[in-house]
Amino acid sequence: MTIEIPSDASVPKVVVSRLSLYLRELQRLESAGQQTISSSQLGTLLGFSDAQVRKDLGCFGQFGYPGVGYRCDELILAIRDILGTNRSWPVVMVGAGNLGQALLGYRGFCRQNFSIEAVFDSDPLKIGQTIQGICIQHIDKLPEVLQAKGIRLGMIVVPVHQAQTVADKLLAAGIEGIVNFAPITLTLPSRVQQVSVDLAIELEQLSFALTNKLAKDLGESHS
Amino acid sequence: MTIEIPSDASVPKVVVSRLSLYLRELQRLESAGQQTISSSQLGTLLGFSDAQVRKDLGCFGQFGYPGVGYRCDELILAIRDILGTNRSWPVVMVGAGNLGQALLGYRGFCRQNFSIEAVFDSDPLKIGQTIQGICIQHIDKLPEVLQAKGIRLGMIVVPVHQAQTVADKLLAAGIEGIVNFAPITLTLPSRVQQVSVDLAIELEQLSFALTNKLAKDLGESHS
DNA sequence: CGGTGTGAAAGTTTTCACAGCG
DNA sequence: CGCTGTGAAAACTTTCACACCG
Repeated sequence: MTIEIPSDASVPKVVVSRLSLYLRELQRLESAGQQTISSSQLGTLLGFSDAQVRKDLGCFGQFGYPGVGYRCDELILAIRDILGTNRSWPVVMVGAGNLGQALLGYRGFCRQNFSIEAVFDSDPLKIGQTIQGICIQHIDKLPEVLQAKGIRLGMIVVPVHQAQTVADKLLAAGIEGIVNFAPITLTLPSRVQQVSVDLAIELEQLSFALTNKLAKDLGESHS
Repeated sequence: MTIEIPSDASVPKVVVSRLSLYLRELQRLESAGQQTISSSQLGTLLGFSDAQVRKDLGCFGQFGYPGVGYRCDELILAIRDILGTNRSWPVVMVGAGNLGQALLGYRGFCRQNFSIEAVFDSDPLKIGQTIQGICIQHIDKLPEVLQAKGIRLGMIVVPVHQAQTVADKLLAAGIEGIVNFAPITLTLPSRVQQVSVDLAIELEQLSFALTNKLAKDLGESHS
């Protein structure tokens, strides 16, 4: 059960995103007491084919037992190793408005070893306030805090007109990955990873589907 | 400049998601005063090729002027028509915790004609409270409110262990599309569209990239 | 000239189907 | 037998390259 990460960029992004879904489901199954699972069971739960599950895992090594399936505990550890979440990741958040404060309070992503270790804002009224045990600092302190705490990941939770400016500051401070909640595509060098969350875009995907009646009522399934 | 929506399911999901990005960028450009744009300009801003932009739009008709490009105002209207956001979409939200309240306050998705028209919770202490001008109702009222207000879209913002139960109730009330903020893949009939937002999964995509050093510092670009 | 629209080619991802294993 | 791992085939998506247009 060795994990091989291909050194070339041969793993499609979409495989990595499914890996996250496999992990989430496996953790649920394991805490429900399930010990092993087959590729077809896991695929059915998530709306994928059995072959897809096996091919995806096959990118990184051999984890299964013929005739049995996969051991949940082993596979969880293996996927966490692949995703890099067996170590902990301190994260910085910029923007302490409504949404930022809610995300601070929402401890759901701690389950995967991410924790918000510093919060910044540019509003003088907010600086010095403590929320969820974390003191809001002025954004000019970004470089030294990132350095001191070894933080490589950041979240942008500021209004859209400030987002690119904040991104530039994170960049200058040496950030390596950004989750952007502002509705704008950031211009960043390709060495900095970017993922984006935009509720309007999610809703648009739904309104397109409903408007154009793509749904084909075929009974139980997933998207 | 007629819009043709293929009646078969011939438009890939990924095309629709890029359409949303085109729209977002076009709206930004237009409000900055830009009148026309070429496929290569738009592509460069978002990290796509010019051919991809043209092919994507080509799924729905002909919108450009050879030698000129696209007129921002026309293309915005056309894409909104395709996505279905020239009409307004009332949305229901289930779960009035931290995150739910923050989303209620965050008016960013109003820009695309979505508005939260009703909020439900199961906590007796919350029912009857008014937040952002909307009164929180008991979840048992779901069917009648959906019916009365013609609501087809819902957002699930409850803790993970309640999410599937809530999804079942939305389903029973006749919902057609769900944005799910809980970290679980919902089991739903395929006629109901589902999109999912999970911060831990977004962060995992970044930690994978950093762990496996996929970035290849090639100067300005996008993901 | 600068740009669109679009078939055809190239590249990528998914599915199939089956050998092999415990 | 039940299930994995994996080449080969099929399906799908992106890129290329060029006719055509104003």
